[in-house]
Amino acid sequence: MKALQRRTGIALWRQVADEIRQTVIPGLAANERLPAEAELATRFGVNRHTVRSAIAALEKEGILRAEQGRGTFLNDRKRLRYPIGRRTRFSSGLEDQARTRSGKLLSSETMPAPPDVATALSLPAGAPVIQLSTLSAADGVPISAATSWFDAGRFSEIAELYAETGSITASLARLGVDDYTRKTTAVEARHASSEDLDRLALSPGAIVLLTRGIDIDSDGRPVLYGESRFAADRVELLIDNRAAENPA
Amino acid sequence: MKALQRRTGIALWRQVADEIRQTVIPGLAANERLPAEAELATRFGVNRHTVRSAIAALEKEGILRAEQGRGTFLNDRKRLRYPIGRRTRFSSGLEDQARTRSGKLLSSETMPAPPDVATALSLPAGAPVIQLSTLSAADGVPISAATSWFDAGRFSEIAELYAETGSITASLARLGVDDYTRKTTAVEARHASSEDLDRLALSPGAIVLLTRGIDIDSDGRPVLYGESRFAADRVELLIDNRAAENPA
DNA sequence: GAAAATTTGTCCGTATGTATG
DNA sequence: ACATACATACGGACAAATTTT
Repeated sequence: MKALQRRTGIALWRQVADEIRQTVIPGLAANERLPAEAELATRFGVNRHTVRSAIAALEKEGILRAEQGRGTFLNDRKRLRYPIGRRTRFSSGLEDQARTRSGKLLSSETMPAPPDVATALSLPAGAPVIQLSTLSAADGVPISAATSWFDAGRFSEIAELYAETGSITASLARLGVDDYTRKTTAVEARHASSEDLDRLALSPGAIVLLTRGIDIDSDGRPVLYGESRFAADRVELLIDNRAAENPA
Repeated sequence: MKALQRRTGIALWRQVADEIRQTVIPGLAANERLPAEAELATRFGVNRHTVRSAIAALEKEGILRAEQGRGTFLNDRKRLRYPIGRRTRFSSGLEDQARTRSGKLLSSETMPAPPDVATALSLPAGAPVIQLSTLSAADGVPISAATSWFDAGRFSEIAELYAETGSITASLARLGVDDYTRKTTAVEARHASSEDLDRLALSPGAIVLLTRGIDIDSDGRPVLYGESRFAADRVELLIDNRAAENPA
């Protein structure tokens, strides 16, 4: 165990909280007791007060629960498994993991396509595209904030349809796209921006998984280019490679 | 723009640094000048000294460079694109992005299989497995720290072979596995543990992309189960879904 | 070339947050 | 709850280097 570091802009109590999340909790069953504060303090080489701050933070996040005289216990919560494959859709794939799923339209805008969007959608640079900002939630908990771009010529009514249905799949179906599949997906991880903190109800320092992908219709024409930002502590991305080949 | 938050255990200067990384830098070309410190301070609603701390940190990471009287400039660096597909291997897929790739054996150990490893490898619980801890680097920069498990009965010499070749693919080839493919990959993102900080030479608060995957041979038998931890600021994972289907 | 404006670098002091015992 | 030390954040003033007028 390497010593925790000081003067890094991350308070020690927060580093301890992250360490508890990653090295203590994985070894515990739900509702099992954590080692005593004093023991954790020794293990991490910090003062007991610092461990208490860390536990208080994890309690506020709903991960732990401290009971006077008894100890601190692990609450039962698990990450959503979000499948990424050819048929990546928010609505399906989570049915068995959450009672309710919702999609909310935050904003929409028609604009000239930025270079990367134009490339992804095979449109000439500056062609009009519709940008949709959406927020997806499962059981009322925000899961991902997405920005999607569509060819404005082909899908002019997409914003109204999404606002009505809360589903990309349903909106596209009404516009004559009965099926679409994912071509490629790129995954990155970064610290949440202040906008992420706001939309996904995260606390500073939180992590977002950022995916960028292109969906194509059955003719191979690009339908949408999208970037999604997932709350990393609420999901894992499950990638099925059973029949995928690497690009050359 | 939401206001940055205080008393969260994440120093303001660090939040500003993350905000610069995500909202200022993406709009800049290489070697382009950033807005002046005073302007950034106004934009983020903090003191100029706080912006200076943030810039100092990004400078130490090699991302920015400040010049007295002239301004602060963006250095030219980009993320490695790491392909994940059926033929996921460290050695190939990065040839055109890094001059040298290396794999180092950190430790190896024979142990009874933990439950999840036994399941992944289709072995009875507690069957002997070999655990390999390895570190992969590109151009001398650590990229990922991996832990892999192998059936000890079938691959007893894997540790010695890896130490010699620095490559899983090469080691397996010598043990009669001429080809293997990735079955599934799960991706998560978390804060770097103190072990990650040490192995990947990261600073606290850094992010790791964690992938867990199973590789199978041409007969469909599991060959290895592995967990890799990537330095998130050095790579993006590129997933090809061209022929993948989602699990039911 | 000289003066003004701009931008980063350094120093002072003070208040609050973090970490220890 | 108390006391102590260090890190963080703010505000202001001025110096040093560079570009613009």
